[in-house]
Amino acid sequence: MSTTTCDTRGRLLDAAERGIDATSLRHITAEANANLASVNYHFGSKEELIRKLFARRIDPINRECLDQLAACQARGDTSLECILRAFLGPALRLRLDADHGGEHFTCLLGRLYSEPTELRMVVIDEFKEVLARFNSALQRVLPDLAHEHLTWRFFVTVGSMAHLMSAGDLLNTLTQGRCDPSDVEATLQHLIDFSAAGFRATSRGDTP
Amino acid sequence: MSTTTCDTRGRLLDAAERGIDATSLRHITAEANANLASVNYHFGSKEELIRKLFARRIDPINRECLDQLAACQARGDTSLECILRAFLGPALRLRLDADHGGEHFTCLLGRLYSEPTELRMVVIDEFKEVLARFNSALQRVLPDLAHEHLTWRFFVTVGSMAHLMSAGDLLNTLTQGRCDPSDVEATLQHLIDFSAAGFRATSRGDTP
DNA sequence: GGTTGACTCAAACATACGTTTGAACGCTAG
DNA sequence: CTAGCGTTCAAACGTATGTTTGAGTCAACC
Repeated sequence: MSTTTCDTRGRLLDAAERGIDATSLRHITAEANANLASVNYHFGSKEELIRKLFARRIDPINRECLDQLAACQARGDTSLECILRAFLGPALRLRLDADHGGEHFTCLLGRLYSEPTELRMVVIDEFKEVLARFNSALQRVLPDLAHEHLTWRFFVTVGSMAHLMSAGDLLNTLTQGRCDPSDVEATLQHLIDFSAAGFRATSRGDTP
Repeated sequence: MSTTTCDTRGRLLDAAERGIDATSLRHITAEANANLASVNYHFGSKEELIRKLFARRIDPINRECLDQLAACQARGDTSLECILRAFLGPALRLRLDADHGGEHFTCLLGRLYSEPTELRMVVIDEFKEVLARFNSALQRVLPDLAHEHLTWRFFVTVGSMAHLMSAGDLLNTLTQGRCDPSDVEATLQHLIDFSAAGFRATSRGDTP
């Protein structure tokens, strides 16, 4: 491991993130103006490069989510909407972080998430704790909702968010621009409205 | 194109569908007890094999969706729930078609859906018409909901369904078995409850 | 019986991939 | 000056991929 700063390292991370369909080291290094061997020199392997990539991106998001959740509770706002905003907001904003290729990153995230590689579990593990925290926060706000039902609904909410993050561009093309997910606040509001109502629904399914 | 029947062709399709992480022709042909060259002989290319694979699976699903929608309208049931069931049911059942490796197929579907290959658009095109039909059916049932809002909410619903199809196993592992998506009817009811409430939500966002 | 056509097969082809190697560079400290 | 260290580089290695080739098999048909 190097203790000195090295901008090649950063360029590699940036290029890897931008790697839309080009996850190959040869494409990444070409775009980063770096040598093919530099990835293995700086990261040890391609997989470790991607791990570092995710840590760099997801850790701040997770922190932001938890901070916003704590802020809700600190200011005494225990509404469902506040929790949902804390959960959905940071991730959705990530997608719109165009300066840093946020859209490409969320696509990459979606790809790894649905690919049956070992990296899939890395992605999931990164989110696990946040999911658990929000699950109990939601439980506190919706004490009358059966535990099982709440988990189901949370999973559905995660799904719609994941879909929006990894395939949000589709919404734009399919609706010929009528619906534009690049307006984060509007998108967020749509998601919150929908999910909040979903969480509050009286379940017609099995009554535990 | 061959006019004679050939069971190798079918075996290849079956094996390709089961191909969890093994989408390579060598793995597929090995599992199908077929020769490596047989894919190119019967399908022309690997991509065409996958196209055929999807047609075989998705066409019946689409038909089933549209049939159920027509059945709703025929029997005069114009409830939101009926439409949602028609839309979500067939796809969810597909995942549970364990005899034919449904789960593997939905995983494959999710992978291609989030991968930036040409095949992605093939998958989407397969669904396009169904999406449009259900969009207008929903519009008819929810005449007071602004067009844009409806499209947003439909997209969110599609997202939660896609997530459940391609990553439903996660729900099982993350909840240590408390939530089991292999019970199609219960899953369907959860999704319908949630989405129906979401569609009926009074939007706090921009009022057009 | 010989020919045609659908089908199978082993082998090779051309790329692409992640990784490793060993020599070179540039700098700073002794 | 030189020795060491972090870094870059071109080249190769081994393996995997999709595709093509050409010989081979078998049954049906004239």
